[in-house]
Amino acid sequence: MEQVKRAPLADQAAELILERIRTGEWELGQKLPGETTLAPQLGVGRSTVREAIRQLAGRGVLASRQGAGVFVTALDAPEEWDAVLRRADLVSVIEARIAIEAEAAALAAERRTPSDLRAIRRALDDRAANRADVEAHVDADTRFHRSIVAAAHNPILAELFDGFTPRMRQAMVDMLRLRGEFGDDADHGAHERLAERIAERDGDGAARESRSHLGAMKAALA
Amino acid sequence: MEQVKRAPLADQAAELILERIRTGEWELGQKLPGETTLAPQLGVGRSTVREAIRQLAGRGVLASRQGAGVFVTALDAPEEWDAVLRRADLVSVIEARIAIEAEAAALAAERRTPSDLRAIRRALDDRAANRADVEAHVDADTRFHRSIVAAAHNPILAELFDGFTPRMRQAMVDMLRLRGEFGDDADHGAHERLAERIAERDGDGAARESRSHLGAMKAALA
DNA sequence: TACCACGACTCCTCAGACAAGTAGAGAGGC
DNA sequence: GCCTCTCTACTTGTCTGAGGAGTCGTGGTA
Repeated sequence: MEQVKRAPLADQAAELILERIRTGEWELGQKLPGETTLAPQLGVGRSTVREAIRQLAGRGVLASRQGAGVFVTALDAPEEWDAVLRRADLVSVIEARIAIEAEAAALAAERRTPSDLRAIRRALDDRAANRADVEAHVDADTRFHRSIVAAAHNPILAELFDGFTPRMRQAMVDMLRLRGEFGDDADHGAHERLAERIAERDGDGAARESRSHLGAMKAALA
Repeated sequence: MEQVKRAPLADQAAELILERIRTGEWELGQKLPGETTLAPQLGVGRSTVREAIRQLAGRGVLASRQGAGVFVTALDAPEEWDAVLRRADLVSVIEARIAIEAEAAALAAERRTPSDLRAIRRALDDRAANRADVEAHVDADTRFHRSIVAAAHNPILAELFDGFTPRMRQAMVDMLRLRGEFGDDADHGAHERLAERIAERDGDGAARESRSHLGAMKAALA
């Protein structure tokens, strides 16, 4: 699955600069070489270097002062969780989501309160009612899955799920638009069974349902 | 005395764009107008708009795809992940770790390379050799589990595991000091079995071993 | 010594041109 | 009718050249 390294030059340049900061070539507070000397060094144009610098400035690593130069303001921002998600390919994200959600389903089966169960069933009905519009359906689907994660009463799992949501949303919309087959009875049946297992307090069954449903999605998106 | 023009145009443009995102003019996942139409709107040149976009891209708010457009990827900086971890109670962290690690074990069984397997076995031996000192044992144990997650070849899962590590370490040290029973043969046998399942490419078995081992730890810590 | 004008250097901004990639419309084949 | 393929319009990516604006060290002057 050899991904071709098709990253914009500006991104590559930013990475190179960051690398040289990490190795200590330019220390904290120090001035970088001027754009006009840095550009040929990296083998790119001046504007490309500028965009790379802007990018790092947005992350708080660099700061530029007109007339003075560009300075290092931080050795490296702690790898932002958000950036990791964006860079990772979709399959990795789905695998992580499967891990989180299957565990959450099992915990939800143990811990769900009557109020949780009502919320899950309400979300399920809402999901069934939104079959027409693709985006509305994806959002309703997300709310259903979210209600299950919420029933697990584990803030870490909930936070992780919310972190995945934005990255997943667009991918799901694209996929459903492409296939045209969404909201069918088989799909909805799987969700009904998942809700059933949780209602029955069948943790293993809930995890199994969740895993198989998301596994199918992984296959469709890969 | 005029402290007005102090900020570069690109910074001002970035601020304006962020403003319009916050007000909901461009929703999450949506495409921004093209650079060529955005530039006159903001009253700046195209290069300046590009630098503003780069800046926001560095902060994770925007992402641009050549040929397609610029898209909103986040409404603003998300909540600090570390803070969530610190605030959450230990049981929640372990549950999340179980989710991550069981999935990683199953994937590792599928994807492990011979080199991965060597690393896992080396970590296992190292773990066996460090039974005397509590802290050394915990660290060696962590390295073993980390080698399995690495063999799953999923950057998201790896990043999550690393995120849990610091929070787990102290808790495990405390627990082992209290109980005094660590590094015994039964415990080590469980780890050997886990490595075996991965070597045999038995994904379900590996997930089961991982889950039961970590489940025991959860019971001990709770 | 204290002050200041100057110049070299730096980043900032713009404009134009072309390359590279994407996505949708439309033609063609089944 | 449906599928596929091609072609076109549009978008971002990159480079170059030009001039504007701010900073800082230097050297001359009082």
